[in-house]
Amino acid sequence: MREVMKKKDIEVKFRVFEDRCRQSGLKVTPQRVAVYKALIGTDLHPTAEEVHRMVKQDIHSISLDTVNRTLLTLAEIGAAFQVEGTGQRRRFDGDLENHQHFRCIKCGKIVDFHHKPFDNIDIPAQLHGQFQVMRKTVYLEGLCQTCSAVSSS
Amino acid sequence: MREVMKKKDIEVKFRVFEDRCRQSGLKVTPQRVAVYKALIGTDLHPTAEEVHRMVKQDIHSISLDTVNRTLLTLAEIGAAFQVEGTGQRRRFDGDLENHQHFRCIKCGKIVDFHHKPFDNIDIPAQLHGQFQVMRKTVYLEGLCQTCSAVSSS
DNA sequence: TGACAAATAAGAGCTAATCCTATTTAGTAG
DNA sequence: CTACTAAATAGGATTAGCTCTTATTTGTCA
Repeated sequence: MREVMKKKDIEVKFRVFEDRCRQSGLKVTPQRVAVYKALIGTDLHPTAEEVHRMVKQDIHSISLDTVNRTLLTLAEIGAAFQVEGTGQRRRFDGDLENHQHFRCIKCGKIVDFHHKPFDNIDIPAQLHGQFQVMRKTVYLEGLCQTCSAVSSS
Repeated sequence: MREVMKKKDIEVKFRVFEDRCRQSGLKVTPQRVAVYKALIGTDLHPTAEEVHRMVKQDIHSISLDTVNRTLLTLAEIGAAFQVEGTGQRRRFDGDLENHQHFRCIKCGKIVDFHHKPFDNIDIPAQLHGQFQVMRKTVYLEGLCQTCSAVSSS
């Protein structure tokens, strides 16, 4: 559904990002910018290693540790999200728009899906005092078509 | 809301579990049973290591690997769930009843909450062919009270 | 009761993530 | 433009959670 972002859009988002960094007292380093741009330029829920591979094309010397640290930082300032799921390997998502996830409990695959009614669910009033909610996701688990076929045979 | 399960309830669930194992062609070993009972007897989303510690009281020689393997198996046959979340450490949940999770993006804490309307959300029709949905969770991310206070100071 | 596939224990091995430290750099004030 | 300082980075070492391997044990079913 969502197309991979165009260069121009990335530039626009970048200014917002830059502001957000300075507000949080974070330096706008080339590494940080490169990681951010790489992340919002894909919709594949990349791992740190995958982002590292992408970013290396621009900044040859960037370390995996920096990418990891930066991705966590982005998640902390709300410029990206960790994808909820499996637990083996951390995956990130630069798409801040509403979308939902399905995860297969057998093969671990995570699939995006969109469903308008889910975009507008209301946070229960009881939570208002307790939490500052920045993201709502409907998370479904079960068997994908492939695994479903295998396990019933 | 949910009280930790009483011994009698655990015994009832255990019979269901036993059947489910045999149906899946799995042996009902003491280790498997102990892990299962430990998991449904708590609501703390334990890690494999935590379950291991609990189970060791009954079966002194049980290995961490067995606990890990068993927990994954339980999740595979639908007798338990992996808690969606963080990505560092795998956590499990033996509570198959409807409940939702909030996760703090700063400290990683996962908190259960209950909200009736979320228990009855409908799976979008578009997914019916693609996935066999076994669990629906509304997953909220943001800042908990503690972290919210710290970051605004 | 015997046979066999499945499960287990124990430890080795693997891999993602984190830590450590010397060096570099963005932001800022002069 | 220059100098300063705290923050960020590179690179390698370390850690920790999880998985694999192998020999042994144990449910299950005939």
